Amino acid sequence: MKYSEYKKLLKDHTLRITDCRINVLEKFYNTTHALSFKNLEDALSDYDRVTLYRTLSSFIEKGLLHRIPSDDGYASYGLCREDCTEGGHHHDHVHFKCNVCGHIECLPAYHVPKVELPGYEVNEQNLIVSGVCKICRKSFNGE
Amino acid sequence: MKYSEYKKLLKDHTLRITDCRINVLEKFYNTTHALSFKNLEDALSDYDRVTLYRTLSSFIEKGLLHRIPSDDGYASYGLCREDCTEGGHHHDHVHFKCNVCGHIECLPAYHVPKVELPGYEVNEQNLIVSGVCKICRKSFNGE
DNA sequence: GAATTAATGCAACCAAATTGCATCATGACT
DNA sequence: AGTCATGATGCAATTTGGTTGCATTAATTC
Ligand SMILES: [Mn+2]
Ligand SMILES: [Mn+2]
Ligand SMILES: [Zn+2]
Ligand SMILES: [Zn+2]
Repeated sequence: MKYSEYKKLLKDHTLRITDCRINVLEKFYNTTHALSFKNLEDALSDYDRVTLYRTLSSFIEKGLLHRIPSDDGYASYGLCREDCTEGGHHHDHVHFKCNVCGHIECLPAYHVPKVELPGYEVNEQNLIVSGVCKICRKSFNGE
Repeated sequence: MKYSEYKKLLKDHTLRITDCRINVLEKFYNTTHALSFKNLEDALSDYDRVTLYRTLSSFIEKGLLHRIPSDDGYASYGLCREDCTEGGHHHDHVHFKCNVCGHIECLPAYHVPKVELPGYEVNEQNLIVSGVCKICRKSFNGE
């Protein structure tokens, strides 16, 4: 993806164009899995931790990223490829956590099946599946 | 539930019978929803934070409680009513988080639907549904 | 009841995340 | 381009949630 495209992406989400934000965006677009804060910090160590935290917050607020909670307490962040805006996020895809490589993936092709809970009002559903991812499985079997 | 029953419960899970543990158990059995650490700390302020943390850990390890991750990063803890032991937990029920009262409930009557992910090896599934719980809905409509 | 072993409380510690504030950069408007 | 208002950044300080070490106390076993 080209620099100007990242710029447009930021502009479209009413975010000022800065070095840090471009780099964070780039990192997300060049990674197939979701990123934890630690991942980001390691990859972009020339920016202050605080700045990275604030970048994540603003991206989430503006609908560029979504937070993916994990059972171990450490959240990851994934790109919103859907129509998320400042108004709110609209995700219903499955998240997968690999117990081998530790990566968390968004699976936009798989939607969370709607459960009916009589008496309750259901607003959102969040499904995290864990196991072994495609890549780790391959390197385990065939090599 | 009677004191002697809590004692038996602890004994059956190879845990020493102590004041703190009885009180924690009692608290869980007298609450319909899951409890966060904060909840516990507030309810049982005469015990040290460290002791409460360790009580939770040992209860989880011995299959008395299970940890329920939440999207906000703060876990809750729910009673294991199933056959969980030191060997491991076996849960496949849905968890519900009410956005009004903030409570998290275990819904043992509702099982997490199995999703098929070709190429992946699925070990565990974790579904958190959020919305408005039965109680909050009632007090909103009827009241 | 004495010995053994585990649980508790307190203080110290630690990592993750947040806040305040001065400085610097961006974008809007001449 | 130059000015200005506003937002972003970096650093230090602080807060928060949780853990560790260790001496004391309590529960089990015999
Ligand atoms: Mn996702
Ligand atoms: Mn549960
Ligand atoms: Zn993997
Ligand atoms: Zn409620």
